[in-house]
Amino acid sequence: MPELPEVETTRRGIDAVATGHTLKRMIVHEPRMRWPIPKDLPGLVSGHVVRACRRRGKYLLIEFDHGTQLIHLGMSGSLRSVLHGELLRKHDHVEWQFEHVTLRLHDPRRFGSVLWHPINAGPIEHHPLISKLGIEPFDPDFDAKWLKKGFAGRKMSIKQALLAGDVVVGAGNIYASESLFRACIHPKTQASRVSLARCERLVIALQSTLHDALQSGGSTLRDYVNATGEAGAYFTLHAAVYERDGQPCRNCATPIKRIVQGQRATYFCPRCQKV
DNA sequence: CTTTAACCCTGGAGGC
DNA sequence: TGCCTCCAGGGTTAAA
Repeated sequence: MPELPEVETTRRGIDAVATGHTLKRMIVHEPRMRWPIPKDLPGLVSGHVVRACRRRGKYLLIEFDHGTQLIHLGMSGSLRSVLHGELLRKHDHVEWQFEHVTLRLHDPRRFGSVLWHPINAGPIEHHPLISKLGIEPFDPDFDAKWLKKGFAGRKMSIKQALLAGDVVVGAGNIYASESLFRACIHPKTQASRVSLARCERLVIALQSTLHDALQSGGSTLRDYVNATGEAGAYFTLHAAVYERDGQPCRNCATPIKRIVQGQRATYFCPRCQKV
């Protein structure tokens, strides 16, 4: 599942090959994604120069002079660059052909999306899918006070609040569990009851978890492939708790527990992590 | 306002 | 070997 490190790794990959280059042709093989890919999108962007490849949360933002393409990888999506003429694989739904290289969006589950936001519709920050996103975890303004304020009045668990992404983005299901373990916070703790000191620990934990994942190539998913087409080194994050239920905690040897919160699996150490 | 559950989809795993 | 069922998950949306 592409989380922030995977998306950032992808962004760097496509930035290197696309920015400053003319998109010769965009081809949609399968428009049925999370939302239908607009029929007129290929005609709108083909022949235009890519000005920048940015990221906001898990959204990739491909900027042109006349608008921005929003790409989300969902949970099974990947973007890779291929040489011209390489056979189309099953689930290769969209391709962007540049002069020397082609980018292909591969997404078996089709939870991903490709959308268009014209420049005359206002700044991309106002797009309904972007405007409600929380702060970037590496934004200088992101600190314990920000978390405390964001979690105020929230009766849901800290795990679910973290996952919601409207306070801070970047923690998907894997890194939410991992970050809470690093911060020694029990996932069931009510969000509003997390103290400032523990928020401070969580800030550090989240940043270090994401940083470590990014360093290892942003690879947490079995079939994750980065934007240059190299297979990522799988599970290099060396998960402390994720999918380790029943196995000994790396810190205290207590068996890791698996619970379900909001229909999602959560993993934690019942001894190291306190409410 | 906050919170919860359903939904989109396919591949993989396990049962028989 | 094959068929069936169940499950995973990001994130939006409708409903409570």
